[in-house]
Amino acid sequence: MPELPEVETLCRQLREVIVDRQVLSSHVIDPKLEHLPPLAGKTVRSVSRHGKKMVWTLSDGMCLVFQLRMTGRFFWLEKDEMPPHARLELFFRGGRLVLSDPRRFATVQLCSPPAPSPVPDGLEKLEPRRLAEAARRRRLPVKSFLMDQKTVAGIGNIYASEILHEAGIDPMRPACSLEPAEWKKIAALSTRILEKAVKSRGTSISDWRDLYAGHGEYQRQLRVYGRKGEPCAKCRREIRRVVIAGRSTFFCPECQK
DNA sequence: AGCGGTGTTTAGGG
DNA sequence: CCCCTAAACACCGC
Ligand SMILES: [Zn+2]
Repeated sequence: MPELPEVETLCRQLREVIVDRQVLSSHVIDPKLEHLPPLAGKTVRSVSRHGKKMVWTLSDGMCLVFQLRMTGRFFWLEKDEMPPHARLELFFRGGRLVLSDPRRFATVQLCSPPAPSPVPDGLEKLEPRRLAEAARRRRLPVKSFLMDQKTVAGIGNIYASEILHEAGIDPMRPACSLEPAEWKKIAALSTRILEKAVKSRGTSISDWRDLYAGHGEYQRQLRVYGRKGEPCAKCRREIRRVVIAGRSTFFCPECQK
C-alpha cells in the first residue's frame, strides 16, 4: 500500500494524537514482531518520515522505525475494537493505536536514531542534475530507477507510472538515455504530483485507509495507473499495461516517448 | 478450484 | 557492480 503520500498522511494524523503522549502498555499480537521489547512508559517525542519509512523518537532517546510495506496500516480505535490482521497494539493515555497488516510484510524496529539519509525525499525539491548524474551508466528502465529508494525516497509503483505519464516519458527507456530537459521535468513533476497526492490524503486504490479508516481521494486524479484500456486523458489513445521488473506499469503509447 | 494479480523490500544469482 | 527474480504472506476476483 503506502507510498510517500499515504505515509505522510498517517504521520500528520498520528502527530496530533501521540506526540507527547505516553505509551501505557504495548501488546505484540503477531509472533513475527516478538523481537520488540515492552514499550510501556516511553513517551513519543516526534513523528517523522523519510520516503516510505516512519520514525518515532522516544523519550529515552531510542527510535521506533516502521516500514508499512504492502498492506501495513495504522488505526486509531475505540477501546476493544479489533480490526482483522492486527499485529501490534499500543495503548496511549487518551487512545489506542493498532497496526493492522494482512500480508504481514510490515517491519518495526526499536533502534538508535538513524543517521540522516543522503537520499532526497520525494517532497524535497529535487535537483535534475543530481538525478541525471545518478542515472549515468544505469541501463534499467527509468521507471525502475525512479522506484529505487536509493534514488528518490518515497516513489512507489502507482506514482512512478503517474510521474512518467505527466512527464511524457516511456517507462521502458533506459535511465541513462534521458536528456537533461527530461530530468528537469521528472524532478519538478515528482514533487508536484506527490504534493498533490498528500493534499488528497493519498490514493485509496484497493483498500488503503488513513488513521481513522477514511479513504484518500487521489485515485480520482490518477491518469494511467489501473486504467488499462481506458482513453488517455490527454490524447484519447488507449492506455496500455506492461510488466516492468515484475510490476504492473501503465502508460500512454502516444504521449510517452 | 486454481491461478494471476495486489501498495514493498530484500537476498541471491546470472 | 548492475539488474532481474523470487520470496516473505494473505486475500480477492475471474
Ligand atoms: Zn496520451
